[in-house]
Amino acid sequence: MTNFKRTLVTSALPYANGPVHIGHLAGVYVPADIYVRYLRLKGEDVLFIGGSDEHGVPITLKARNEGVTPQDIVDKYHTIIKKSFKEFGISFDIYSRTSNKIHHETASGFFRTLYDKGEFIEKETEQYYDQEAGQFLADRYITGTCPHCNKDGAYGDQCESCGTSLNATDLINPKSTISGSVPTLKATKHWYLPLDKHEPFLRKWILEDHKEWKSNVYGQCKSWIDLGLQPRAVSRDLDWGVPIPVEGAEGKVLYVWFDAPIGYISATRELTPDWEKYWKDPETRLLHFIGKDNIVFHCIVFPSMLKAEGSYNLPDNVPANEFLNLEGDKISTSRNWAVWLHEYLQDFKDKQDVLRYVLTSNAPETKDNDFTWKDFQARNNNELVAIYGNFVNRTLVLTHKYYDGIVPAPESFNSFDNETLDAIKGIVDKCEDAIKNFKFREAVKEAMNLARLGNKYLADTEPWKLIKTDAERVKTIMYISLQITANLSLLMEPFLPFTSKKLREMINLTEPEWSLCGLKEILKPGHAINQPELMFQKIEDQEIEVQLDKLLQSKKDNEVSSVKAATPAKENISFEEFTKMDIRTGTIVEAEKVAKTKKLLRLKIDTGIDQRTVVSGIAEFFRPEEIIGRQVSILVNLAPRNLKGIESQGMILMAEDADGKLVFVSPAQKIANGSIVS
RNA sequence: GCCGAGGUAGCUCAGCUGGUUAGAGCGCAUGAUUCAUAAUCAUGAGGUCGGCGGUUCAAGCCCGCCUCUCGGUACCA
Repeated sequence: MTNFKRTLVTSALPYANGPVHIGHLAGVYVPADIYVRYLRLKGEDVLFIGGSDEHGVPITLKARNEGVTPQDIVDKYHTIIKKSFKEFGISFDIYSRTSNKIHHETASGFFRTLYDKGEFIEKETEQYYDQEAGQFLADRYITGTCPHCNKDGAYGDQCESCGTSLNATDLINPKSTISGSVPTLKATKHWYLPLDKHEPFLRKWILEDHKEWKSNVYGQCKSWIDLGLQPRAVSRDLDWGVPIPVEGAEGKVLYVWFDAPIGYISATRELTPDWEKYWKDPETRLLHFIGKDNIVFHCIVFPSMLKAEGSYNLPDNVPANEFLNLEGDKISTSRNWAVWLHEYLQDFKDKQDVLRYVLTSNAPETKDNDFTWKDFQARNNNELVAIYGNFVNRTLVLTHKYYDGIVPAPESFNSFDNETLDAIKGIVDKCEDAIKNFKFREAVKEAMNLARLGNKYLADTEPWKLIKTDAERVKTIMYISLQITANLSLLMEPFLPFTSKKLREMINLTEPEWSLCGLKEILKPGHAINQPELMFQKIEDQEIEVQLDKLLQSKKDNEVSSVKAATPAKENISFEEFTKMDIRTGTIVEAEKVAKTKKLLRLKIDTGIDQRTVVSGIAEFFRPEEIIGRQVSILVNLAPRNLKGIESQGMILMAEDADGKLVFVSPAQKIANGSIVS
């Protein structure tokens, strides 16, 4: 590995359409912060970059829904996010935002450089255009009837009721949500980044030169590369974002995935005139801390952009974490299933380190993990309070009791003393090693072992007994306990910065100096310490109940809203229109899974008229053998369609609830096949 | 279906290029102890290492098949 002189750490830019929750923290910000704090303690040259990602369609939609401007939305959430990060102790050197002028300049310039170098390809496509509003419509701004499930209110990119992804041009009766008018197709030009062109490079750079990357990261990159990379549009028709700096590109902005990572660069420029040293000097190590949803962008797309530009460093590592679940369910912003940082900070005043500790010791480093409040409570009470807090407290209390808060001079060390003192350095080394390898869970556990060492030392030497019989010996014991305490204040600093600060004040140390960490003497004999106070408080059941109730309420709210979410009735149709549909009763006589699909069953239906084949997307809900013999309703005069090489002649009628669960619409009693449903 | 990641003690996880009785923390049980926020310390119980088969003197680790979870991708009339 290259010997780097400095490090640039970026953390994924949170999307400014909502606050930050524990999933973000555990996956990205806490590990990044630990790493950065560690490097700073070592006196290394490091920058820690963060900021809000403020462009993109979801923000414009949210603004529209709330009747405010996109800028209002991002201002609101940027403020909340920035404040909560600061209060939580995520030690960014800068927390910027992509709606800044400097970012627009940077992103725009970056595009222009690639454009001038001929790194893009241009394509003209037909897209929906709203004549009244005079603008092209993003997929999300078009609604219409879903061509799959025939429900109204499907969006141009996805039908919410059947979950299918769509092309806007597939919608039946498309309608602009901006003006309500019927959009027309119009040619529009866009630029694409030809990822396929960079494939040979990526293959070598990742698959051969970066085998040390985490297995989840490496594996996913390989998967993408092997699937074949496609050119990706870098521009889109929208008025919220960074305008494309090319003539004839009015009304077009950079696609948000293109401008967001450039936000790291913009923020660095904003921070220091020396920014190029951090981005372009090969002796700088670039690290991206992200969640697994971002692997492709940071390992494939952004490096391709940087490579195409030519003068930038590529990331040396991308330590991506998996996801954190909450009480067994996926965290979801829309379902309000989350622990929001700004709410945590209110509910648990001055308990930043507790959450930092829990999220670190239970971080989803190798697979998705679960956060539970019960575990949160247990880790606080049984580990922070009982092991760490308790050791420090008993040491300091005894020191005051026996020596009025003055560090005693040791007499002579016996072999157990020496063993204990030697063990400190061993623990520190292990902890450092784990941090360097992004194994923060292991690192914090190692740090706790130092407190365990202290507790054991006290239990084995029993100074409270010896003070009556061998007072001289107690000096040595307390001296050693105090050195362990001082070491803890340093070793814990990257993980529990607030607590370390508190502890340093108690033992009267000023700034943390990592060079002291692991030493056998940090506090000199004669050094005066201050009055101790408790570093951690127990968390009672009641506080946990409050949080669980909060989540329970979210669940209830969701149930209510999903009942409300019944799709409104469609427009009236005439009886004649209805009678065009020929719906019959029929019986399933054969059923089998269509090979190589997840959802499809090939059914043979006795319709009374004939026996025909129907392909139906119900395999996730029904096993073939359990539906044979079942009576169903079937639309028999639907135009046949070829699915996976099988001609499907008709459609089985199913009822579908808000969660996507399917149920047969069958006659209530057995009736002859071919009976007309009307 | 295909690709990727994972399935190891009640819970959360370690286990290097295969090598003696599979480890840690928390929880649990018992004992010791009282300086300390009934905290601590010691000891112990608890595992057919997802399942089946194979390679090997030897497999949690290698190979094949199967199964479950998560993510990506194809598919849903």
